[in-house]
Amino acid sequence: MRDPEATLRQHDLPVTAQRIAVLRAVSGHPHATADDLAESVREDIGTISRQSVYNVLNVLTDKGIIRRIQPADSPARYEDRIGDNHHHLVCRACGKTEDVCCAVGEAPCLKAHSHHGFKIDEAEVIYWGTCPACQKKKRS
Amino acid sequence: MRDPEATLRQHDLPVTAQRIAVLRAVSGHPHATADDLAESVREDIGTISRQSVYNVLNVLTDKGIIRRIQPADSPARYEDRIGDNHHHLVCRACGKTEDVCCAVGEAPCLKAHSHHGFKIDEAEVIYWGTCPACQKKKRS
DNA sequence: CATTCTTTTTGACAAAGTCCAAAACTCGGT
DNA sequence: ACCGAGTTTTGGACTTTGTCAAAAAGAATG
Repeated sequence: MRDPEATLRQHDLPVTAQRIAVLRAVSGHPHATADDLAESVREDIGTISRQSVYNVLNVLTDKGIIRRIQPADSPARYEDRIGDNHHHLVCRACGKTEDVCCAVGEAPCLKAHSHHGFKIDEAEVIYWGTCPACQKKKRS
Repeated sequence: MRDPEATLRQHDLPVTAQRIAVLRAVSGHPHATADDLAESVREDIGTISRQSVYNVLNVLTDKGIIRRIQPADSPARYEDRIGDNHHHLVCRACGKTEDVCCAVGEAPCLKAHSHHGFKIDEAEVIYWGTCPACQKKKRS
């Protein structure tokens, strides 16, 4: 995120210290949970309420400024990288999340299944596995 | 599910009325939530505790007899159909879930991304959209 | 049938998030 | 620079989904 303040103004959002700090936190800690982000923000500007973190994250998500990902058995995580159609690789053991470029180009299967009458707007892919650290732990 | 009782025995699970009823409920109500299933089971055998529903669902999931799917913003849902590599189509508005055959054959991208050092064991795909009923509701 | 081991039940608890009303702040006009 | 209107932020209570633990009840083996 180049300039959090400018980003907020571009979207007609009042600029507050909390919003700037949350944006910076999301930018600096990809795939962090709301709690992690609250912690970062507190280190940054001293204090913020839990509710405000949720408010800000919800507004930013609604406006499409950040993306929320919600793997099973994990609290929601947030990221900065949007619009590049990448997917995620999640460790079953520790929740570590990594980005994976979409190998197949632009949202491959979006149109293939337009039966059922659903209007599909996103194809979400999550690769489940075990991260290197947890593989090591399990062996020992 | 042909014969719930036989299925339980095959997996060395003691046969109880609750387990049989939960299996039947999952079979008869694909993509139902734990609460929905508890309700079905109660209509079937009269009464069951909330905890037992969770116990049974967890055991059955661990044994691979049923599958748990956990879309964002929705409680876990359970289904009977396993081992045929199908994916899901979820309505953002009402949570309605449908099966979608995997168009691309056997777990297409599983090997493509074996970098990162992760040991990947599953590629989960969820198509997000709006079901016909909710499209109609939104328009009116 | 009786014993043993597993399940079921009951009730408390935990995590993640939302709802609500009051206080504080931002923005735009003057 | 200030004021007023409308948003945000805060703090606290609450909801939902699910788990933990101990006691009571049930299934399976000999």
